[in-house]
Amino acid sequence: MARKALYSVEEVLSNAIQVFLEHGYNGAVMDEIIARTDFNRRGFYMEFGSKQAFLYRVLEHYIKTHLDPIFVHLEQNAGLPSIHAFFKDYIQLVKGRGCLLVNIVTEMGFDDEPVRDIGRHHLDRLEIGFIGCLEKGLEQHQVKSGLNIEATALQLCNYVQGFAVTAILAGQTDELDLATNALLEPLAA
Amino acid sequence: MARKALYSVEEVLSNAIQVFLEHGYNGAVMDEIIARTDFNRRGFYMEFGSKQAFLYRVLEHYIKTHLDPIFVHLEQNAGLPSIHAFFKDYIQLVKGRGCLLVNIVTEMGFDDEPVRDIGRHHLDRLEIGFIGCLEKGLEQHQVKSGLNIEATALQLCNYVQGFAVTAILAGQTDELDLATNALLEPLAA
DNA sequence: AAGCTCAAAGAACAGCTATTCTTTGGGAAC
DNA sequence: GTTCCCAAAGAATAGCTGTTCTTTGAGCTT
Repeated sequence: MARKALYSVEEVLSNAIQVFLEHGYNGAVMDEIIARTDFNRRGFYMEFGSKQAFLYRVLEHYIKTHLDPIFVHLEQNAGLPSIHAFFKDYIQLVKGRGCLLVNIVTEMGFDDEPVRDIGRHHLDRLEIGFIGCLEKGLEQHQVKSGLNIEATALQLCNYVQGFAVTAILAGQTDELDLATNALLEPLAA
Repeated sequence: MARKALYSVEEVLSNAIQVFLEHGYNGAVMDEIIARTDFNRRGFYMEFGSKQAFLYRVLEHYIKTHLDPIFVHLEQNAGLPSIHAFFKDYIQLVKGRGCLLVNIVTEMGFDDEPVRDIGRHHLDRLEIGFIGCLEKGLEQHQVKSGLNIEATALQLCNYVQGFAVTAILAGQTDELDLATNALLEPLAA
């Protein structure tokens, strides 16, 4: 039999995240993608078919490996501490880099419906997660009583998108960490 | 003497905004830019020099014609109503389209220092504007007394960036208008 | 009206980019 | 050890993209 493939799809996708983060979709050229993913052209097109199909796979992988583990905080629903933990990890993720999903949505969302759908789904999930945590926080008297949960969840969703943009501008400063504290403190009971 | 140029630089820049909003910088091709700006190639390169130099001009024009008139609300500093007016106009601007400045920052910010500088400047201006309005609002008892001004301004800045992203996903719905009300209401006295 | 200058239109070009094809050689199976 | 299959590497290709060049003719000046 023939030799086995040496590359790991997982690893290729992980390496590609960084390239798309740096240059966006249209700015990332195949030569760099091939080089930095430690892949080879033939294998690339056999595995993924096209640059665009590849992007969708990278996005899916980014969500699974980078965003999902952060969402877990919200989904395990421990009230306000979950929200704090979520933001702490999210900021760590986007600091000096931005968020791949947000970057791709702003670059291609107008033209690309699948990308818009993924973005919307992510936003819905975020909102639901926050609502759950705020309800729990209210139950357990962690958050100010009388808090408008729907409006607050919306507010937190906006912080997330806003951080994704600010993270690119703020570089490696801890501007965002300070902001989180300032933003979440008013919620506490 | 020779005939005079027929095109108006102002108009070319205005038309280009739409093209960059739809496809981003790298996704916008010269053929479409030339066609939709009602310009001609030779004139284009005489006037602007290159696609990249053109982008900076378009960005500058976008800020002057689209963002500045909205910032005026904050700078005339009439307290809370100024903030409301700001968001009303901003949402009108970005609805279904997004914000060119935010889109360009997320697409090219990592690679392009001038773009990052413009983005940072815009963010600073926004924060200063909000702080001014909140101070005035506090003076005039329009906003809740004891409000943490710095933190609230930060919060409002995040709403702005967040809206720019959400606007692409929300399309033409009035989701954002409803969100504004929910977000600003808690500030009122 | 005639001549001249430069804007408009778009053809041409050079370099780049996504994709495909060719060659090479590593290693599994016997 | 030999054979053979397929992965790796990268050369080749076709089409696209930013930029420049050529041609044409509109309108200002006299």
